[in-house]
Parts: sequence; C-alpha cells; structure tokens
Amino acid sequence: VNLEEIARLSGVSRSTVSRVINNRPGVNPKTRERVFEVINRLDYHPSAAARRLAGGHANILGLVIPMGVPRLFTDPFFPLLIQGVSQACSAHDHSVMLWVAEPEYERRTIRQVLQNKMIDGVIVASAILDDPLLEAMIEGSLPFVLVGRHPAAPQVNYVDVDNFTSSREIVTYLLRLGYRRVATITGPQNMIAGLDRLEGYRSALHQWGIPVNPDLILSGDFMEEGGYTAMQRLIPRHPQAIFCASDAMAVGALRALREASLRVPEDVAVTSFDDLPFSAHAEPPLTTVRQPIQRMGATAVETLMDIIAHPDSPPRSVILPTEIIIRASCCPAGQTGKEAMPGTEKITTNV
Amino acid sequence: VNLEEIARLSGVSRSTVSRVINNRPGVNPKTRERVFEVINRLDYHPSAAARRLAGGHANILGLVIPMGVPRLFTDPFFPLLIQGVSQACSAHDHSVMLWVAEPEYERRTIRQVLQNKMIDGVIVASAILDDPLLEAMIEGSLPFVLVGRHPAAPQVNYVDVDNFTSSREIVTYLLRLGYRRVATITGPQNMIAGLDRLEGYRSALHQWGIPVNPDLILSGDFMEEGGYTAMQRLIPRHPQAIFCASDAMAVGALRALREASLRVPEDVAVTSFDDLPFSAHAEPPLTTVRQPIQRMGATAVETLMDIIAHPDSPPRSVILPTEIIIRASCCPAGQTGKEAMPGTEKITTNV
DNA sequence: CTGAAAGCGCTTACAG
DNA sequence: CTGAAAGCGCTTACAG
Repeated sequence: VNLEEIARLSGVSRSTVSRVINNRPGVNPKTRERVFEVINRLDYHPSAAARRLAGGHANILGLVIPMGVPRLFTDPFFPLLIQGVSQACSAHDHSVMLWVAEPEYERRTIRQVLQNKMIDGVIVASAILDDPLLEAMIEGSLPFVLVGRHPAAPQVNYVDVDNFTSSREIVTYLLRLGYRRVATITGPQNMIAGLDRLEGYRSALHQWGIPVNPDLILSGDFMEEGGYTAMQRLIPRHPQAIFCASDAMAVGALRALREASLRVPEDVAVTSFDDLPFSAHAEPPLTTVRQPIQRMGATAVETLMDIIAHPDSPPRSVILPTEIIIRASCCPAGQTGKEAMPGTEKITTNV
Repeated sequence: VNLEEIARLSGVSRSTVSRVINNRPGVNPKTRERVFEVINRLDYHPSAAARRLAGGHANILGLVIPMGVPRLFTDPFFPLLIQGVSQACSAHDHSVMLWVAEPEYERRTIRQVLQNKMIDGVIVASAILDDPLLEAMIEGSLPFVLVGRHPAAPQVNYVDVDNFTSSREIVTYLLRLGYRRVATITGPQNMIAGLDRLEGYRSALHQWGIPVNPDLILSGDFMEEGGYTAMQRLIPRHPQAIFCASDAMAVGALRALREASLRVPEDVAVTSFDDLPFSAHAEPPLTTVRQPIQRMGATAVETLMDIIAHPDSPPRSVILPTEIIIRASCCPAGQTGKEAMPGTEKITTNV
C-alpha cells in the first residue's frame, strides 16, 4: 500500500494525498475528508525512508545517553527517562533511535548520530561539562534538546529542574528542623546537576548565616558505592544531618550508617535528591526532592518536535517543578524519629 | 557527499561503488581498493533511507520491550539488556530503534513495529506467554529474535539461559548444604522464566526424594515488593532456606526477614536468580545464579543479523551459560554464617 | 569485471 | 484548490 494507491482510490493526484498526509493548507475540505477515509480504510502509513529521502521528516527522533557503564543500571534514572521519551514519541507517532554512548566509543557515536541522515532531531541526556558530543551537536545543524541545563551556551535548548533552588530548599528544611552541623555528599563536579546541587547547599547555609565547613563536604559519584565510602569518611566528623545529591548515594550512606550502628534519623538525619521508586522502601524511607524524570523525557520530546516545526524561533528552556517528599529519614533535631514524624507528605516547590 | 560523488572521484560507475559498499563479489580488487580509499577519505556513509527505499538493508534493528511500567525501573535487567543490544549494534554499524510497549498501547505498538518499513529485523524482549505482540510477529514476515525461549512455537529464534537447569542446581546446592525445608518464591507464572525456574525447584526436590510442599511455594512478581509480601506470608511456615526466582524478590524477602528479626543465613538461607549489580551489596550479599544479561542482548543482535543475512536457514536457538555465585546469604545447615562462608566464589554451570 | 537505466515512495516547486 | 514532473540516493536486474 503506497501513496500512489491512495491517490488512485481517492481519485486525486499524489500531490494532493501528500498535502493531506502532511496537514498542509489549501486542500478542499471534502477532498481531504475523502482521502482520509481511504487512508484509514487501508490503514496506510507512509514510508519513513521515502519521506526522508524526498526531503521531508521521517518522524524519527534520536536519544543519546552518553554514559559510562555504571550509572545506567545503578539507578533507574535513565530507564525512567527512556520510558518518558518512548511514550511521548509513541503518542505522537514518532519512533526513537537509541544510542548508549560509551566513553571509549564516543567519537564513533558522535559520527553515527550526526551523520545519520534518518533522524529529525536528537535528545541528548548528558549533563557532563565539556562533553565532546555536546560540542559536536552545537557545531552541527541537527536540532537537539539537552536534558539538563547547559551552563555556557545560551542557544542550547534544554529541559531541566531547578537543581539549585530545590537543593537549597531541602537543606533549608533541615535547618528549620534545628540542625546546624549539616553535611553534604556531592555529585560529580563535572556534571551541571552536581555543581548546582552543591551550590544550593552552600546557599542555604549562607542564608542562615552558617559558615560552610569544607570538612562537611564530601564528593560522591551519584552512585550507591560513592555514597557509602563518602559516608564512612564523614562519620568521624559527626554530622547531625546530611544532604546527599542523589537517592542512590543516600542508600549507600544509610548502609554505612547502619554498619556504624548509627540510627537514622535519631542520630543522623538524611535527605537526598531524585525520589526514585526504591527511595520509599529504603530503611528508613527517604526524605528527598522529587524530580519528574519521566515527564522530563516527555517534555524533551515535545520541545524537540516544536523546534523541528519552528526552526527559527528563539532557544527554548523548560524548567519543570520539583517537590520535597517528606518521609522518615528526618525528624526535628533532638527528638526521636518515631514520635515526631508524619507519613509521607509533600511540599511542592518551584511551581 | 553521496554515492554519485564517490563514483565520480573513483572514476567508476555508481553500480560499482554500490557493489563495493555492500561487499558484493565480482569487483576487481584494485578497483575495490581505489573506491574504498575515496570512501574513507571523504568519510562517506550511505543514506539508510535511500538504501532502504531501493530495496536494501537500512542496517537498523528494532528492540521491543513489552512491559508494563513497574519492572522497567525496579531492577536493571532491561537497562543491561538495552546496553548489550546497543553496544553490539554500534559495533556492527547498525542503529537501534526502541519501543517500550505499555500494555494499554500494545496494539498500537505492534502496528508501529510491523508496519515500520525502516527496520531490518526486531529483537523482542518478551517472555510473557501468549503475548499478542509475539503472535503478531510470528504471523508477520519481519525477521525477529526472542530474548527468552518460546515454549510452543519451534520456529521462533531465541536467545536464553537454561532457567530450568540453573534453578535446579542452585536448589540442589541448598539441599547439599543440608536444608530440607526449602521454600520458593516464584516469578509470574505467565512468563516462561517464571515457569522454568519453578520447575527447576521442583525437579531438585524430586531428585532428592523430598516431597514438594505447596505451602512452601509462594507466588511473586519478580519485583521487590512481591518478594517482600510473599516472605511475610512464608515466615510463619518456618522455611529453613528459600530460592527466590529473582534477585529483586530476594531483596524484598531480606527486608521482610529483617523486620521479623530473623538472621540470614543463620535462621534462613536465601538464594536467588540474576546476579544483578546490587546483589553483591545486599545485606547479606546474595548467593544467586548469574545470567549474562548484557551478553544475551549482544547475542540477540548477532543472531538477528545472521538471520537477516541467511533468511532460509533453520531456526536458531542460543543458550548462554550461567554460573552460581556463592556469597554470604547461605551457610551449611546448622552452622552460623560468619564462620562457615567463603568470600564470593563461582560455580560455572551449563557451559 | 563494469556500466546504463529503471525504480523504490515520497516531497516540492511549478504551472494552471 | 489541484496535478504533472523532477528529484532525493540508493539497489538491482540487464546488457555487454
């Protein structure tokens, strides 16, 4: 079943069928209706290959996850993102081409993506500063959207949450509970989210006139293992409360605290960032910043489709809201957790 | 840069360039070399769209993950599989198109996949019995490979591990340690892996002349939550040892045991299946069957490429080896765990 | 071993 | 509002 056949059966030319399919103006409504009827009856779908070759859109978006092996399966961030992207594409009758860019093959992947004449645009889920892939994308002419803000290039379209403000607010929450010796386990400082979350921590302390103590800032890697080892080094420094820059690190931190026989939240209060599905089942359940990962994926798709449709409009940036999810890993300073804490509760922020 | 230009610069016709690109025989070696030289110099890549349209291969494989929301981010099985597929495709200069098939959109996804005239073949990661997608694939003519064996249709190509034998062996391992009251928490019984792992459990007991006690068989869902609730129901029945059909369920079971103040392995020995990355960090680390998930993805790609290249050869099935990874969640019956258990150790099976 | 030509299924000016 | 025609970049018989 091809366009030719639809034209024949509707009694019009191929040009007209093409106009109908692509929703172009200037077609008699009755003609349009007749053509649609035939299309639906035959369950006709245009060939992406032919479309693309003829200079049109293939309705295929690329998704690039430039990530070394570890984090891809340490936590469900990327699976959720992939799902959001995939769902939104499906809903808009687009397909998605996926690249998982291992660092050692990065150059090759860049070529594969940019020289791939099949895709209409790309979603890049990289938050690594100075990612060569990102630089290549900026140089190139393929429309793309970044998941995560870009610190330097203002022309880059992106979808993100406000990592800075969200982090400042959850640290402020700890300060309000009465803690003063608040530590942080940071994300990698070559990722924008890692930087912003640390800045949010610093900003909250500044606002409350509390000096930032370098001994209470430990660097992590967003993963369980990194949270675990950072916490081990932190324990001798006797923090009252901690802000981990990711849930996965918080789980590692909880493990280190348990091994040291410290109770959470009675001895140390713990907060983090992400609200991944496992965070509600941690021991204790985590108080954390929820970011809408799936929605970020879906929003990236919609933003990219809009960019493709309107290539000359100014750069787009979308900031999605977060909320603070309050669970049992915190309690007011000086109290025991059990008596003081409510069930899960939400504080919506950055709306 | 297109084929025309390569032809011009090499002083041959487009036909010849096409033959060179597609590694067809009947080209003078010197001509071939000359053409390759120009291709490499210009970094030329043929247009997948044009290729496909002209009746050739686009070098694009599809990957379908027909799964409801939950398991996709509960455990890293699918991320690992995706990574294996993506890597192997990249290595063979293929691209991958991804569909995450939500059950409610399944019909739509089936159409999108089968009517997609872009892909050369599909990898289907469904182990659900009577999956309509699978039935549609069997009806259709698009080459495909299943990840997970198909119980009924012998013409279906697949890549899998031997779930039955591997499960029998890890349960046998528990029996050798001296346990007799061995329970199991099963996977969903509408998935072939769930069925096979339960059969393996039964078979091990039979071999040892131990009657199968229905009270010691609880059904789970492969996920943490299901393992947790199944274990809660199991505790009053006083099992000495348990075989969980997935690591994620084992983690849930450990949580239930901890809440009931039962020690692992002293009070209850725990084994499972998968050896996902988090299993080495569980409390205690899990004795489990390791299946090579990434390699299954890569093998599926290679098998599919082989099927596409040789469409008329008989059905292919590939069984990859597993190994039993011994960690601290088991000890000989009647001993305390600490004194008896070695570090991590492997028993390779099904090689 | 090599080339000229038709054709894959679309889109896009161009003409009316 | 509609159609005839060219062309996108390949592959594949067919002819030599």
